[in-house]
Amino acid sequence: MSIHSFDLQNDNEEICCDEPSTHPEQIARAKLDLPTDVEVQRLTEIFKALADPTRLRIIAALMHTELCVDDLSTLLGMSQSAVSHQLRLLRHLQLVQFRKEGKHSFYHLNDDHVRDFFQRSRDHLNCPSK
Amino acid sequence: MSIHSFDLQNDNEEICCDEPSTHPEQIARAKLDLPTDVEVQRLTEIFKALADPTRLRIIAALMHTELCVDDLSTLLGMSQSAVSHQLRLLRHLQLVQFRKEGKHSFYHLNDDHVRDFFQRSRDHLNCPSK
DNA sequence: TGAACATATGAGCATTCATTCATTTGATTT
DNA sequence: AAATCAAATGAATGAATGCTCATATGTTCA
Repeated sequence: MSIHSFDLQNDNEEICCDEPSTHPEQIARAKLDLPTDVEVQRLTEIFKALADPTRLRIIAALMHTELCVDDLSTLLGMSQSAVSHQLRLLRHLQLVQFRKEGKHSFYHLNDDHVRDFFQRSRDHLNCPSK
Repeated sequence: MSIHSFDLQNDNEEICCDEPSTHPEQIARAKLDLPTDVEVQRLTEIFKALADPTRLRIIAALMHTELCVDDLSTLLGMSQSAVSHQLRLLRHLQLVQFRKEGKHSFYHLNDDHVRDFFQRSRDHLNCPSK
């Protein structure tokens, strides 16, 4: 938790003499940019949301249009209940919103950040050199 | 599964007459850009890898330096076994690699794609307007 | 008001998953 | 060879999770 020396001169993986069972310089280097607990929680929360096929496909489906629950249910071939449960989760994470119109709830992405983030991720993982 | 008309003229959310219980035009629009099953699997696989705090922190720790298992264990305050199990998972997903040097296994990120993807994600979720 | 429809939600269940514990493997050192 | 150290791994366990089923809520329409 507390700070060690910022001695980073030993830049390569070579060990000079007898290491004390770990590698403090490298640990110190790694520690410099470690995300805080809060950041870790936010990141994993978002990644967790996209780590499930149903939720990921919901986000993907909402990229270019809004859809009601039944539309999503039809499109994804999942039960209304399953979709609704996942939508609630995405709502609470503020990844989607909805507006009511009569009997229908029309869901759409929360904002362009969500859209951008998903599109970037998709592009990145689809890029040919990977 | 088969194709409906690509009639996208009705661009807003307004409904013209009697909808047949769902909204086929919007479903058709959404369907155009839906990821394939293979893509869904690849995406969720990667997101799942980053959806766990331990694994996410491992990736973060390896952003700027390589580390051995014991270093990671110390740095993250997790048992050697827990870290080792997660490293195996990350290895199989080709997010990290390792080289042996004596008794130590030094782990590092698999390639710059991993580094870039994580950095971008982190930047995006940290951007002030979000 | 009553029926049908769209959605939301609680409980239950089966599966997945992250950790621990015990043990094994492999390398170095004496 | 024996002891020690670093890492890997299998089994077990408890927690989290995603779905189904049944039901509730709320809206429209006859």
